Amino acid sequence: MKFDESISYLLAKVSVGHRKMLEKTAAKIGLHGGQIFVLMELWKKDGLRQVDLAGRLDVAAPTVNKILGGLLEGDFVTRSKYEDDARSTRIFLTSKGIDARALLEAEWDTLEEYTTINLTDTEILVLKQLLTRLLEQVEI
Amino acid sequence: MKFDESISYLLAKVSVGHRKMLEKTAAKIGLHGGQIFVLMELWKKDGLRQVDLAGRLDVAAPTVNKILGGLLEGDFVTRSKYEDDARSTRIFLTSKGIDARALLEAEWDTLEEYTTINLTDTEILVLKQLLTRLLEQVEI
DNA sequence: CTTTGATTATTAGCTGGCTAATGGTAGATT
DNA sequence: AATCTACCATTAGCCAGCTAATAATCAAAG
Repeated sequence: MKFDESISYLLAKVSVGHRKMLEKTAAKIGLHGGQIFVLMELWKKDGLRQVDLAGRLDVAAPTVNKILGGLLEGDFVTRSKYEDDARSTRIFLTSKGIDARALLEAEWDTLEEYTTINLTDTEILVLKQLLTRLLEQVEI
Repeated sequence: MKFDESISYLLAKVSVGHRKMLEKTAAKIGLHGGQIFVLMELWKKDGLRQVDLAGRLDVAAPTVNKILGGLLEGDFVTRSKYEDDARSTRIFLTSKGIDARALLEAEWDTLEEYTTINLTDTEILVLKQLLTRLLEQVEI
């Protein structure tokens, strides 16, 4: 059996390589890889609780908690008490956190172009559809 | 701009979800995720040096060093001095490390089937080709 | 030969994923 | 009202990736 011809193997290898590129992209605007995805959720909907972020990102609560520590320290977000439930905290973007979006958009385009430079427009479309289908499966 | 329609975004999300499945697969045979890929290289060619493993896996030397610590402790590999160069060590599979291959092959099939359950045979082929092309790009 | 530079393994410490365990709060049941 | 259960944030500690820095060794240049 050849492991390296399986989707699982290829996916794992591509992941590691692509993550390195993503980290470099994030570093250009003073962020780390994981912080990007938390900010993306806040750009969609500001003021989420940590448990909401964990749910939307499909990661564990301590992971969100740790990433938020960096974002707080970097002054990208603030943490407020949630009025209706003393257990929760709400996370809000600072102006720096809001401004980061435009910066990331530019860098993200560059990352995307580099990633897909070997693919035709049709292939990119097909790949997006296939990855979307994979995502549905692995998120269960 | 919508981040979540980009290849980079989809790839990152699929990676996290798939990695969780991969970790569970590894755990079934007493291994961790990263250890699997080191063993795969040794199954191809036993007795490699750490720097060779790092090169083939395309990861940093300290990563290999740390993973080998676990494999040594789990008695999957042994470490020997390299005769021709006192700086290097050679890594050899134990019988347990050799036997792990058959165990992983069975579990890997299950992982692969679960991962691709929503895809047709043709789609699997296309995805493999596209991932291979992506791999060539992200490994540069 | 000696010295300089490159290579190998290793350690320390960072991010980001995880599980397990705690403390505090909310809600439901009694 | 009291208790019990569920939920939220947090901490500690694990694995796997990374960079930077060190010690040891090899190789090559002088």
